[in-house]
Amino acid sequence: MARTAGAEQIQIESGPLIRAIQFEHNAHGSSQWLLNDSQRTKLAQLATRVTFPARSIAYREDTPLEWIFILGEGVVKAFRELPSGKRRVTAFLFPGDVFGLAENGRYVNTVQTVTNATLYKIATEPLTELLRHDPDLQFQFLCKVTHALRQGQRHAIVLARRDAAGRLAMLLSMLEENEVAGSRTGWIQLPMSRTDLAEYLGLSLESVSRATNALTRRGIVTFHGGHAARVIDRAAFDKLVTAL
Amino acid sequence: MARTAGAEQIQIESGPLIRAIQFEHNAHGSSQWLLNDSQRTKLAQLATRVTFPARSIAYREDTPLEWIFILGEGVVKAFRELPSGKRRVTAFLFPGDVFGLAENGRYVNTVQTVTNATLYKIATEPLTELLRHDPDLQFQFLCKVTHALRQGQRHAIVLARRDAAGRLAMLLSMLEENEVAGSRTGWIQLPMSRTDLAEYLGLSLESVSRATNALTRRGIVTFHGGHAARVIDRAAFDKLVTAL
DNA sequence: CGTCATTTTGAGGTATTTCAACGAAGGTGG
DNA sequence: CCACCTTCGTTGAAATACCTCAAAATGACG
Repeated sequence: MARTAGAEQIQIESGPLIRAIQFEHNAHGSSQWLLNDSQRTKLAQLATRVTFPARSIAYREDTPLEWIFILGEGVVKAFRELPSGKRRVTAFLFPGDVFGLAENGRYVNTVQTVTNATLYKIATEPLTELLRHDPDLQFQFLCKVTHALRQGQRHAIVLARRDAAGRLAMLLSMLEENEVAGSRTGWIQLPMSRTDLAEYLGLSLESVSRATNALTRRGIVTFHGGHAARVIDRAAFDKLVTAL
Repeated sequence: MARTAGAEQIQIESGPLIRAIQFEHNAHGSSQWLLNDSQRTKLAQLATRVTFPARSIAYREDTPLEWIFILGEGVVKAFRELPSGKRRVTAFLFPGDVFGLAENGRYVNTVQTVTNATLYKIATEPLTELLRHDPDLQFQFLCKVTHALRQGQRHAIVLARRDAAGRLAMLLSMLEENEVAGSRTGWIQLPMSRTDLAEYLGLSLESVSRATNALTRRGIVTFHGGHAARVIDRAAFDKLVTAL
């Protein structure tokens, strides 16, 4: 993939953005995209913009902390390898998400791109240094991580459900919320594979298949090409999502 | 309960502490108790120390953000009320844990004390103000929330397990790690009720009962009085915990 | 157009849930 | 001090939903 001048021009962004929600109440709508120009510039100066093809590993769990990442474009997944060899996807990450915040100098999850992705990587040292000198910027990170914590809790609620169709519906609902930022096509993009879904939902691959089937059969959702879904019966969908 | 001078003297602490783990590698052992004296003092100046009897509600989900809390002593649980009326415990919180970080000005969980508890409450405004002026202190919060995020991910892994005994064993293992700070009695304290355990593990109350039974019958763990447990067969226990 | 990977479908096994009833524990009032 | 009541925890049996194993079908890609 040769990098053409034209391709560069398409790049409207001038640096990393972070997406989250503030602690305190913001005026209606409350732009969920954090970072002002100054902060973006400072981050951009530290960051290296890298592009990965789908299925690339950004880093592996238990390896030494090196970079902290901000996702620019594309979708990635964070997962853990279990002793049995099975995988548990702990989160799907979207543009504006931060990852690579390690613990005791080691990454906790493995992160792999789901689609082609561009991400900003920043060496740990300079970033923590910057955060210590720019409290407002750091506060954006604090909001971001807190938001990620909420997402994790929602994930836990999904996993505690007993019915596969309900779990899938909740995931679709969460993905749909992400969509809102973009064009309102009514379609929910599903860039990840069925296996990825299964590992996120804590189901077997077959159960995911049967769940999509059930949703289709009941006329609630349609799937197209395996990587897009659309809610047909909104009432039934919402009922299923909140039926827990 | 009259407050005697003697009782006050028992209070060794001079203010709130936070417990977490740093991003980067620390020298061995790395005291997981954050905050230096200066930071504690500043927090203490903003904080109000309050004591609650067991089963008190600190705040309810969806109510307006008011205080942010740091747990001093005791155990509390955070949970969400589901449409069906069921509850999902999202976390058990221990001394040094922070809670009340809301989203868009509203609390996300309900928090209720499990035991008698003393906690430090800090008005949101002054705290965020302090954080914006003390980046190092804020960094401790950032580490703390990140650590909470990891806990949440472990919780998700627990929930994705299929066997009740294994889930319970993982929870016991996590509680045991918390214990280490205190006296090495070999006992794992279980201040929460069976119902609390069930709501955390995503199991029915009956299944928790059967799971404790299974662990006892298999000679892996013994339970005493319902609020304490001890690992008898460490090898089998570890095997069960990591058998996923 | 053939090959490999992914997804779907089928049938039986297993673990948890649910419903119901019993037992234990703690607190209250007579 | 004891009876009563309410909450919590335990035990049993049937039903449900997912998992596993196996094989066919679909789709992607060179």
